[in-house]
Parts: sequence; C-alpha cells; structure tokens
Amino acid sequence: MAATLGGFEMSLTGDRRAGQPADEPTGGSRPGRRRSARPDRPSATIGRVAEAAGVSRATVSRVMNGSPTVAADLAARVRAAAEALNYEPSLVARSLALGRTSTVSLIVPDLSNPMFQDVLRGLSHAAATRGHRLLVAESNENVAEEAILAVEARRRSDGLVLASPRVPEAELRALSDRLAPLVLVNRDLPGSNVPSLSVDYAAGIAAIVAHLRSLGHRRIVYLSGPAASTSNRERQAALRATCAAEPVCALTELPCGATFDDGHAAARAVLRSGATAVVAFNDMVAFGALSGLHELGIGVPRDLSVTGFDDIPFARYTTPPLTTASIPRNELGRQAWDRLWALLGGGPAGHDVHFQPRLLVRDSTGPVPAGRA
Amino acid sequence: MAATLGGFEMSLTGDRRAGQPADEPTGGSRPGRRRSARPDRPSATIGRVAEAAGVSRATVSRVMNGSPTVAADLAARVRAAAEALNYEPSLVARSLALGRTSTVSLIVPDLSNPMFQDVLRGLSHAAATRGHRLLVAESNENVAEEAILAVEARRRSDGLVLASPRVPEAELRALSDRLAPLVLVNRDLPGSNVPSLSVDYAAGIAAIVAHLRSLGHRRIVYLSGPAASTSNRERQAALRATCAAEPVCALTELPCGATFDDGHAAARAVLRSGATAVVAFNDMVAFGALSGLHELGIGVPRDLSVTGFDDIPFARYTTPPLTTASIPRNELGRQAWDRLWALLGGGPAGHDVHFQPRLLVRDSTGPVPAGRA
DNA sequence: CCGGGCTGGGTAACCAGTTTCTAACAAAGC
DNA sequence: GCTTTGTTAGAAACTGGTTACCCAGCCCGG
Repeated sequence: MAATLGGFEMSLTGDRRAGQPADEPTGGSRPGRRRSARPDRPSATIGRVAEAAGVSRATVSRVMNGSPTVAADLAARVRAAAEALNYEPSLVARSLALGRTSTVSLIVPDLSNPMFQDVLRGLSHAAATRGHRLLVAESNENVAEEAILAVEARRRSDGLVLASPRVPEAELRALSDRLAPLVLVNRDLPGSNVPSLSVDYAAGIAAIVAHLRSLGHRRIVYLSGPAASTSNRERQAALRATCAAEPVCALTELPCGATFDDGHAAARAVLRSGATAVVAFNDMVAFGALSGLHELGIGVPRDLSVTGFDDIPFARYTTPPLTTASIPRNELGRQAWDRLWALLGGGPAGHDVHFQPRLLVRDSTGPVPAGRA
Repeated sequence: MAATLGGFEMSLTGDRRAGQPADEPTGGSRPGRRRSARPDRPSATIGRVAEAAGVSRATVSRVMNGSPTVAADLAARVRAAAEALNYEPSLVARSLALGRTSTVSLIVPDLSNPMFQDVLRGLSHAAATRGHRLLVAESNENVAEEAILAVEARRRSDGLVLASPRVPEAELRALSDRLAPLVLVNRDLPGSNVPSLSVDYAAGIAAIVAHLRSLGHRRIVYLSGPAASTSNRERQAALRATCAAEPVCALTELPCGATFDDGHAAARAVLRSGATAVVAFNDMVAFGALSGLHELGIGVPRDLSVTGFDDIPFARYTTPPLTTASIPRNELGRQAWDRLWALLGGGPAGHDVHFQPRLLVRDSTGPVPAGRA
C-alpha cells in the first residue's frame, strides 16, 4: 500500500567547527590565573560592568533589577556600560543567590503519547506567563528510572509535576517530601498534602459501557494498559465493577500496553475472545486495534465495535472516527501550573480537581451484529 | 456525528495546603540572620556535612565526586554523614562553580505539531544518555518572541537547538554568536559556522509533483504554510520551479498555515481553485483539508487528490491514508544532540546533514477524474 | 546654626559548591 | 640519620550574583 521512492540517504555538505576557532592554543589569553572550567567566551560579569561604570556591584545589580533607589544619571551610566560590554547577568549565579531557578520540571512516562504532549503544552504555556521555564524528562514507562529522574529533575528546578507516575504508592509517599513542591497529574496520593489533578475514569468507563450496552453488546474485551499505570488500574477496576453489576455482561481482559503497536498486535487475540466490543485502554491502543482489525478484514463497527479513551486530537480523524471519552488534557497542564505556582508562593495549593470525562460517540461503535448478541 | 453525555464539570475534593504548615509564624526558627530568600527546608549543605564528618568542605566535595585521592575510611565517614543529613549537593551551586549546567534548550514554533514532538523526543533521549536535561520552550509561531525566548533559554543552559526558527536570516546571523553553541534544525545559515540539519524539501516536492503528474494531474493548488517558515519557502519555491519546468502545469497558491484548522478552513477555496490535486504544506494541513473536503461531500482521491509532507505518525491512519513525503524526525533530534555535544566538548561539530525525504504513496492520491484532466 | 530624617549607594556577607596551592606526614633512597 | 618523593587533606580563592546594614550628604524645621 505504500510505495517508496528514494531512501533516507543523507548528503554531507561542509564541515563545521566550533564557535571559537583556536585563538588560544595553549596558554591563557589573560596572564593571571584562569582556574574556571568554563571554556572561554569571557562574557562580562557584574564586576566588570561595575568597574566600567565606576560604581559598586551592588549598584549594577540594583539597576539590572530595576530598583528605583538609583539616581537616574547613575542608572543611565550603568546601562550604557552594560550595553557596551554586552553584559548579560548569569542566571545561574542569580539562581544561587536567590535560592530559586524559575524553572519547573515535568516527568512523563511517554512523550509520544498525545495525552502527555498536551499536558506538556498546557503546563509550558501557563508557566511561561509567570516567567518560568520547563524542564522535560521522559521515564519511558520505566518505574525504577522514574523515581531517580524525578529526584534529579526536582533538584534542578523549583518544583515538579509528575504526570501519570508509575511509581508504587509507598515509594511515592516516601519520596513526596523530597520532591515538594510537587503536583500530581492523573494520580492521587490519599491522605498526603500533595495536590492532585485527576480524572474520574470510573465514570468514563461507566459511560462507555452504558453506551455499548445500549447498542446491545454483552461480550466485551478490555485491552489493558501498562500494569504500573494507575489509570489502567482504575479503568480496569471500573470495567470489572460495571460488568459485574450487569448480570449478562461477559468481560475478557487482554494484557496489552499503551501504544499503537500494542493495540495492533492484539487484533488477533481480540477476535479469538469472541467479544463484540473492544474497550481499549486508550486511544492509541484503539487506533492500533482498528488498524490491525482492518488488516484482518474485520469491519468496524459492522463486525466489531471499538472504543478508546482520552480523545487525543486525531481520534476524530481515524477510520472510522473513534468513539472515546474525552478528558481536558491541556487543562490538566494548566491547572497543574496553578497548583505549583501557589505552592511556590508558599500558599495553599487550592482544591484538588477530579475532572469528569465526556463521552464522544463517533463511528467506531455500532449495534451488535445480528445473531451475535 | 458526536453525541455528548456530560460535560467537563469538575468535582472539588478537599483543600490541600503547602508542604510546610505554619510552624514559623513570624520570627525565624534559627535566631541568627536569615537573609536567604529560600522559603525553608534547611536542606543540608556541603558545609554542614563537612562539619558532621569533621573534615573540610573540599574533602566532602572530593568524596561526592568520586575523587580517588581520599582515604577509604575518611570517604566512608563522609558518606555516612551525607547519608545521615540527607545531603544532596546543590546543582545550582555546582553549575556556578563548574560553569556548566548540563542542560540544553530546545525552541520549537509549535509543540502541538508532531514534527517537533519527534525532534523533542529524539533530542531528549540523546541528551539523557550524556546526563543532560532538556529545557523546552514554544514560540507559538511568533517571530518577535522567538528571538527573546532563544536568548533567554540559552542563558539558562549550555547550548541551544532551534527547530525551524522563523527569525529572519539577518537577525539569526546577528544572534548566532550570543546563542552559540547553537544547532539549527530545518534551517541553515549559509556561510556561518552554525551546524545545521536540514531536509531537501525541493527533492521531496519534486517527487510529489512527479507522482501527481504520473497520475495525470495538471492543475495543482498549494496550501502554503506560515510566511515566516523557511520550510514553507523552500517547498513553495520548489513547487514553482517544478511547475514552471513542466509546460502544462498550472499552479494556484492559497495562503493557509501549519495547523489542522488552517487546512480545514481552506477546503472551499481549494474547490474554487479548480485544481485536481492539493499539495499541502504539511500533514496537519492535509488532514484538515481532507476533513473539510469530506464535509463538503468531496471524495478523496476520487474527486481530488491530496498530499502532505512530514509523514507524522497518524498520516497512515487517516481516511484515506495520506500520500506524503517522510522525513526522519527523531533522527533530526538525535543528530542535533550529536552536533551540540561535539560543540560542548569544544570540538568540531561534524558534517552538516541534508536528509532526503522519502515519498510514501498511500491512498489519498489517485488518477485525475475523467474529463477533468 | 544645628540636629534629625530621608535617601542614594558602597561594603561586605552571604548563596553552595569546586579547585589550586600548600603543608604535613609517611615511606623510600642514599 | 637525613633528604627526597609521594600522598592526603585543609585553607582559601574562586564561580557571579543579591542584599542587609551602614554611612555620607542633603534638606528641612526648630
């Protein structure tokens, strides 16, 4: 189905060198001691500006920070000197002196998941409005690495947002002090004082099942997400509870994953399960299943109904468009920032929020095929 | 097509407070001077560890950095003291002393574009292998903001990757010294010594046009990207050149954008253009056009052929799957790291790379409709 | 004319690490 | 036994900012 013309060969053009050629073969340019490990690029310091302007470093600092207690002419002289020397205050030194970096970190299990991309965007935007930058790290669904990553990221910044952390609850609880100020997205830590933004997955699953039941489906297969994912556990538990409550609802569970490929690989097992409806852990898995089923010649929703979860941007453009439960991903990021910002100010973080998913019925679900109810 | 059950109401649960309750109503806990702006959380310093272990700060530093010139018993004593005090070296102080932050920055025009998400991922992974973290900022396609963002991001880190910068060439050239070590992705700066990773868009466009011509298309409409985008300029120029070379090729150009919505909004104009094939600036625009055309009852590729550019992950799962030119997005990020790492080490950055796109023919292109050639 | 309040700006003490230089001591060589 | 050499660890000077504190000078009122 996909023809290929040409490969990924690369053409090599030129040979570029580092910014500083080699103007300093061995000895230092300045005769005195040069102990710093800093490569070169002298980059004016506050001291040199002070010297040039004939004032003290304190005054330069005051001018650079817009303190009003400096006479206008002096301020002008300092600004001129700074300009002339191309002075740019060192943010690192400033961070050390102020005890704050104006940076926050975000840890996500998987950057390729649109769910987390939107949290990233929401957080990044919101943080930018307060002059804060964002450090991003990906744990690759690796629980052991996640904790280390979190500690390290936190040390480089003023606060931390953990999106869907896979770390076991006990460990997270033990860690939460070292990580504070900390905000959790898609996870909560009952009894702690860690603010948390979560989604009522049980309600979302209930809505999906109710929808499937209304179409006549009674045999459901669940493509489960990563075992370490609490979202998966919540969705799974809700599904079991909902099905248990309905006497004639048969539930099969297939271990799957969180990615497109996981869903794709599960297509055959889905067929073998004999179910008439597939509830996928998330939209990515649902896409994968859709694709795998299509390759096996199965019509959706004619032969089988499929649902996702998350409503990632492309969910409405698949073939067929995906029935899913929508959650406000950007908003999770934005509100995570609000919480973190409050904590950074030393105040209360505000209410925890439990978002309600919204069922979006599209074309991947339909009536159960005749004779298979 | 999309029914809605329930909205995004949130249920508020509880009221969380900052980590430190209020154990310090007015005065300080320590009687002496407390000048630091740092909220609290005393967090052991190297000095306190040194004191506890009965050694100098220099020795603690040496132990923490694994210097072999410390006697084993002393080292053990220091480690024990550090452990007991929960000591974690301040990365900010360390950065100041070392003159390096072990952080690099990435600036992208639009985080919601899968193209840049993949660059982000590739860069993040590669940087992590060298113990570096990634700072991410989004310019929102805003040229003025981009330059400021770049300077600021660079100041917080050791190096910078600019992905598809929109900044005009003269300004970029002027800035390139302040931004070094700098690597450009999807943009080059001829004659400078800034390493650059680019894609041969002209070749990609030529392949697309050749494909369309082979299907009989002679009237093409181009949905152009952001005016400030050099990728767009390159694609546009290549399209003009290719069409000019073919005597019977009529090219219409419609100002569009880079997003799904831009493409969607262009659907009517596409129809009015009378063209039989749509060449979209990128896959996102192509998706939007696909969706808009579908709503207008136009069959693709029956009535109209559509092509994208980039081959973002979902390109193969649209309706119909999108014919597009694939570029190695992750690889761009990875190689950007290689260049940057080389520059950070003070060495040459290695060769510039000009990647060749790969045409992927899927189902969104077909023969020109009978009677419309 | 003199004392007090206000104001602008310098001094120096921080922030928390790293690293050079040096001194003390032990072992080895003559 | 005394010098030479080699190792350890400490003192102190750096990284580049911020800011509490204080003092000089001015203005003003008594």
